[in-house]
Amino acid sequence: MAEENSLGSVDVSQSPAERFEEFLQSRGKRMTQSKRQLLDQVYSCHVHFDAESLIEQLPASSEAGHIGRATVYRVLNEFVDAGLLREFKLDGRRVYEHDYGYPQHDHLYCTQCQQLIEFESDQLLNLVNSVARERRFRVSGHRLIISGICQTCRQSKRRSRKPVDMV
Amino acid sequence: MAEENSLGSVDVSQSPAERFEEFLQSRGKRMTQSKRQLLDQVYSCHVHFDAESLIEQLPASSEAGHIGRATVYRVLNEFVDAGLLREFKLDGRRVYEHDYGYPQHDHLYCTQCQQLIEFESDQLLNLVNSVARERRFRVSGHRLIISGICQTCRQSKRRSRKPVDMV
DNA sequence: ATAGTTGCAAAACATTTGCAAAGTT
DNA sequence: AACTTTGCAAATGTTTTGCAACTAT
Repeated sequence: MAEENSLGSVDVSQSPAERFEEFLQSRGKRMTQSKRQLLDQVYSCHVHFDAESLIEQLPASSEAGHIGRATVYRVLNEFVDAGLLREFKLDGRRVYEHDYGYPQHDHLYCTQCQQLIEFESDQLLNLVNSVARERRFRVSGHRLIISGICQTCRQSKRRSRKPVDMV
Repeated sequence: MAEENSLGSVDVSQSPAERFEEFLQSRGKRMTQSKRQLLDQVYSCHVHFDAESLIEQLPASSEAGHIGRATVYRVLNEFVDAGLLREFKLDGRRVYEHDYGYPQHDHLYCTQCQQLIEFESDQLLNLVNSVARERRFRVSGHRLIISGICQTCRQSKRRSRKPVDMV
């Protein structure tokens, strides 16, 4: 659950890196090589990922400038706090996706190929707000995951064809 | 994710215990003291709970007929397979609720008092189906959690009054 | 210099598993 | 008797933490 972040005016023209710098400054935290490298990696492509897959993508542990597992977890949390990433649980682990600059959306989850498919629905937002209003509940966020089998997997029924990996 | 269970005709007039017996038989599994005891405990009251809180409610480990932690986990999975309980993740752990005989519903989750508030919405079901239809996705289930602050917590703002426990 | 940051290994959690003993049918 | 179930302890997988060394400001 992303916590509220009060960085003052929300300048949508900022790049994720700029926004992150601003976040760090506002908290007296520091920009480092590790954070820069992880930021690049994370923004290199718009996909869902977990800590482990991010670690795999990094230069091998033997190389110079190696980033430790704990650091990856620590920095990911920082990204979430900064509003750069959105995090949610899927099966056992935490999955991350771009938040900053991306429209709020929900997911279809294929239980066969583990793929997450995004969708946006204003109707859902209205529904969430109206349910909350009825209960006098102050909404900070919501998460809808529709699980089932995606079109690709349905078509390739028992042809054991393995669809695109979630990464 | 509850798996499909093919017990043939769904006789809604069965009690959870009867349904469970039928499930066990259909799978060549056995009814035992532990399972009976856990079934009673679980149906003693309609609340959300996790494995740990269920374990706490059981007779102390020193007493006779003590049920081990592993057994609780094993039997809870069996209840889910039998369609008695529905399971979902919340924060770090698995939370269970009655499924059999209870209408499908979703939740509001108060991040302050950890309370789960149930709500039903046909509109949501329609939305889920229509999104899935568009993507040619076969839905097996969905999970919507709206998080925020419940009415009680909002009212008792900083009076540090601790609302009802989730147990 | 003064904090925040890092990697490592160990700890913390929630859940599962191997196994021999005990219970059910 | 045949096979499932149990409790225990150990293993698992993911994420966190303690700490001394390191680094950005």
